[in-house]
Amino acid sequence: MRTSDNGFALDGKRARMKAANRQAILDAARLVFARMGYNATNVRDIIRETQLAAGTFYNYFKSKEEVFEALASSSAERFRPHLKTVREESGSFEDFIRGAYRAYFQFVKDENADPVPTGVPNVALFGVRADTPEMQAVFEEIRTYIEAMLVDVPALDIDTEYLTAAAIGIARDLGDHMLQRNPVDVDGTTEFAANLFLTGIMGVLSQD
Amino acid sequence: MRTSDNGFALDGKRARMKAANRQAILDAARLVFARMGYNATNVRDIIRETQLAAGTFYNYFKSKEEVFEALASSSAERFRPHLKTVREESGSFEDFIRGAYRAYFQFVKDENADPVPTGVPNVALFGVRADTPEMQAVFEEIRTYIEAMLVDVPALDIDTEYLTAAAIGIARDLGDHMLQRNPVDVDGTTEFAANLFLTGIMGVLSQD
DNA sequence: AATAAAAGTTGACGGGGCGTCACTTTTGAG
DNA sequence: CTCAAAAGTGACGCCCCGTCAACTTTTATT
Repeated sequence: MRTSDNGFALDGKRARMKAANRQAILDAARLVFARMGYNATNVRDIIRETQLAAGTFYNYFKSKEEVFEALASSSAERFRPHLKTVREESGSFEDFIRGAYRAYFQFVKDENADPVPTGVPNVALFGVRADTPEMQAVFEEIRTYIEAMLVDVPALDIDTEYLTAAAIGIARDLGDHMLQRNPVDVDGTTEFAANLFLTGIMGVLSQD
Repeated sequence: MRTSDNGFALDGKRARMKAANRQAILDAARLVFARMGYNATNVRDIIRETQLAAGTFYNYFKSKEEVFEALASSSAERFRPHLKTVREESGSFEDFIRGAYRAYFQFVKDENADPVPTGVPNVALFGVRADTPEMQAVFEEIRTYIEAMLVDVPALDIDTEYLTAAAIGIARDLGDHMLQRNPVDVDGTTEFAANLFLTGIMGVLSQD
């Protein structure tokens, strides 16, 4: 039997079923959350959407909250590569900010477009905001990128935590409002956010 | 017995007790939400903190969600007068934005400083964001103020919904981060937010 | 002051979701 | 083929929910 370095099975039927069951629960949760709202959903509603028994749910997650966090973390994890690409392909700070906003708004649009199409979990906003370690990691990553790119600028003591928080605050609320419109305009929203932030940054750079 | 024009008692013991009980439940909820977190709290936890019986809770609220919304609405309602004052005392658009941010950050600081001191309910952030009609009213009010103040500016077709959303997004996330710091710096956060937004607005004014 | 209607409070109760666990089934190593 | 370990199952006991019939307090009337 093939095993990894630390001895765990990688490809037995056991392992395949485990992954499939976990994914089935995540898909079911995403569907049911979308259908009846996060608060109204209970664990039985989720498991009923799968072929599994009630008890089996607890072999994979402790509660519906933990499923939600898994979905949120998954969202964050899937967003990070986009952010990385943007950074690598950015020739300037302006490029980076514009690209990051575009990536975010496009991501939000994609995640909210479909009712479970690909088996890929989604989260964004059912009115609930998660604050998982993965989410914090995204925050720190953006902050690090911003700090690295501002090395060139002779900004004495710019508050990069606040700057990152503001960038994300703009993204969050504009993202919410973007989704309320028809059609959903990723380009327009990106331009708005990037112009506001990039111009605005001049105002905080010149602070004593 | 003294009655109002439409015949309802205004000052009997009945009416006084009703108001007091409602307030007792709100205070208890605020305390318990703060102590054990919104999600972990249940209706019995709240009512146990008062002198009332379980059934009485339901004479006042349908659920803990409704109590939370009442707290959130109350927050929004108590914030509006501050906003109104800021507007009336503002000589310019810049004054208004700066004043509004200061009012908001001061409000957030005050609301989060104390564990139920004055009997005045509080909400802000237990990680949960409410979106009540009162919250939307605040959004619309800010948008109206911004529109009114931008009449002077020859801005062709500025998107005031997005502009308001961005202003609020900045306030929300900076407010969260402000509270994490010690000491909580209302002035510094106000300067940061106002400078960012007021400078940034130039960037979106010049859009085609 | 007596009385009755109205308003409000109470806690016990039925219903249902929660998480567990003893039992069964499936898997895979020898 | 044999057997131990892993995973699945669903019935069970527990706790929370929202209701309601009985009870207490307030108010209005005479």
